Amino acid sequence: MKQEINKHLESVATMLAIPPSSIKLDYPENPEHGDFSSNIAMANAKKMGLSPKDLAEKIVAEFTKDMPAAVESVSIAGPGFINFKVKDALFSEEIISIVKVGAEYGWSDGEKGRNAIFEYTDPNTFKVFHIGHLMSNAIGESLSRLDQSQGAAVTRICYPSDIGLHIAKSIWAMEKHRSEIPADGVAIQEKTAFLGKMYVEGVQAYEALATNKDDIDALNKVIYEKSSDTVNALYEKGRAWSLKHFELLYARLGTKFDGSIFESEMAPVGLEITKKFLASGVFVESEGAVVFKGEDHGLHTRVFISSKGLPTYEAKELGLNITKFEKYPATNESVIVTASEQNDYFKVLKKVLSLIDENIGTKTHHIGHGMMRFASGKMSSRTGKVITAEDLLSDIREMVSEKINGRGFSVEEADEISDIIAIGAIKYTILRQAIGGDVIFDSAASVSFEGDSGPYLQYSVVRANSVLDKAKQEGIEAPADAKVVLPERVSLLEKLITRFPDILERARNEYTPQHVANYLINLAGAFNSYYANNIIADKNEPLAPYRVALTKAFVTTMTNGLWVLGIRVPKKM
RNA sequence: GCGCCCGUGGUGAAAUGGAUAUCACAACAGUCUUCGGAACUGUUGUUGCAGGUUCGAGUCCUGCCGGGCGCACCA
Repeated sequence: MKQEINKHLESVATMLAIPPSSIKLDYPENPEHGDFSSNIAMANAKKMGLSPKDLAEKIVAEFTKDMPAAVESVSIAGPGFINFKVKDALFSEEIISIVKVGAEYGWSDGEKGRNAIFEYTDPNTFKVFHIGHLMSNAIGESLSRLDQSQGAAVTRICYPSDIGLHIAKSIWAMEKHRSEIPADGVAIQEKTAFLGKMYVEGVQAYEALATNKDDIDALNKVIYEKSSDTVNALYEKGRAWSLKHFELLYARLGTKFDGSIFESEMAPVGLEITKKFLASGVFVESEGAVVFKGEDHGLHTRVFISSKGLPTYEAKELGLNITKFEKYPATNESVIVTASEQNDYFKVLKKVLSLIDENIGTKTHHIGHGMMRFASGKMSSRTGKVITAEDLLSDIREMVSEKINGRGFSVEEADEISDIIAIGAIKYTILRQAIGGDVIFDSAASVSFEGDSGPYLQYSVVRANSVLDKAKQEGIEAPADAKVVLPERVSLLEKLITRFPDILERARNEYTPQHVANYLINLAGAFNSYYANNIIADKNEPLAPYRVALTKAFVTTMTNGLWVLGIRVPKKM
């Protein structure tokens, strides 16, 4: 129906010599203003030497000469908005067709032919997987699913850090605490917690004493060169522990990476590329290091090869982002999700990529997300002042368990439900706001179960499904076509459901999952309100089949929307 | 010091340059003999300051005040 109005408005505009490109159909914030509105008159009035109202009147006069079938009325309001009211029957007919479309509803092939790589989460071996990684994961997963929902081919990759000074710091401390290294049989969480502790100790030692610093720097070189068997053994052990732990977390969070590229693999690659382009002048030598002179481009200067001859993070990332295009040649967009503290750094990287390969440079995009904060300040894995993903998950699971206690779930059921709800609550808290902003995590208690929350959304679906079960028992079926009793007036619920494809398209174009989150909250509210005012599964109600269809359409829309956010829906809760 | 980002009710957030700034939490007042109360309905209360651009500014521009992040061998 939107297209129908849009098309007609376009031909009207052409007739009045208004550029059709200036047409924009919006959903008015206040539903009383109508189903669609356009600011075309206000935007063009001045150019045409008319007042906005006069122009609006001309447009409306022309528009109503041959009124599209979908439109009930057109009116002018406020400073010159043109508001369109769509016939209610169109909404209810569309609801029935959505039920037929089923699980596909909202998906489109508008981005078919796009091949996008998403790199996100990027945890560090030998360090804890903290809530910052959770944040990157939630955002990257959601962005990739948005692309997928619009028909793009998506490749998800992870770039775990398994080489570098931070690892030398951990191993240095491990050597000091050999007797405390966890045995093979202990839980993986305990092993990685031990690594985290070693890292903190290594950091403190590195900063405390110059001799420690020298030792750790030397150890770093040993690790790069794999020149000591005892060091290699510790390295392999710790690396394996971390990676195993990551796999478990990804599975819980619902991320399936298509591949991992390791920092250690990229070290020689980055080194080689940097040297090659040192020769061609992209990089220069300075104080014994190889650097990129960012100042020449209004950016920071960054070191790519250290004066000790080791590739820095910069060189390794360079290798990574070139390797991505070698491994996946069809790629036309490569998205990297990291914390926004790296924004300036990624501007440098993008510049270097452009200088090396224009094509790769233009196709690579960095998205910086905000940070997880405490009231007390920034979280830091260097000082051990972190909330680990594991801690947060178990705290919230605990709260969920208490809530569902006594509802007759088996231990396994309760376990699964708690996990789905806990993860939904965390992901929603991250995705409901703009990606660039910080998320304040005062305590686990800040993850709410009510109102503007993931569990509220999940609950609305569970409840709707429960109603559908009852309808089934009563023998009420959703109609196969629109030849049933339809409501005279349609509610906000119908109108919101039909907007879903538009919402997804916009959220994908702008990479703004919060638009989906925001929409879903309104949608859930509309359903809960509908539910409170209408009995859906009532055999004696002539509208019952339609209401069942509406409930089904709601379940599909909400489930698909939650999928985009990476949030699962439990069967019961 | 330079650069980038951000200041929205008591709190946390939303708002492709559009209409009366939206939502949740908290507070207060209600609803339900109901298909799941993690619900629904209502009340109170908000764009840091000063200019400018625009038919129209939370949004764009300038200055100020306040905060965050980044600026050479960490990632």
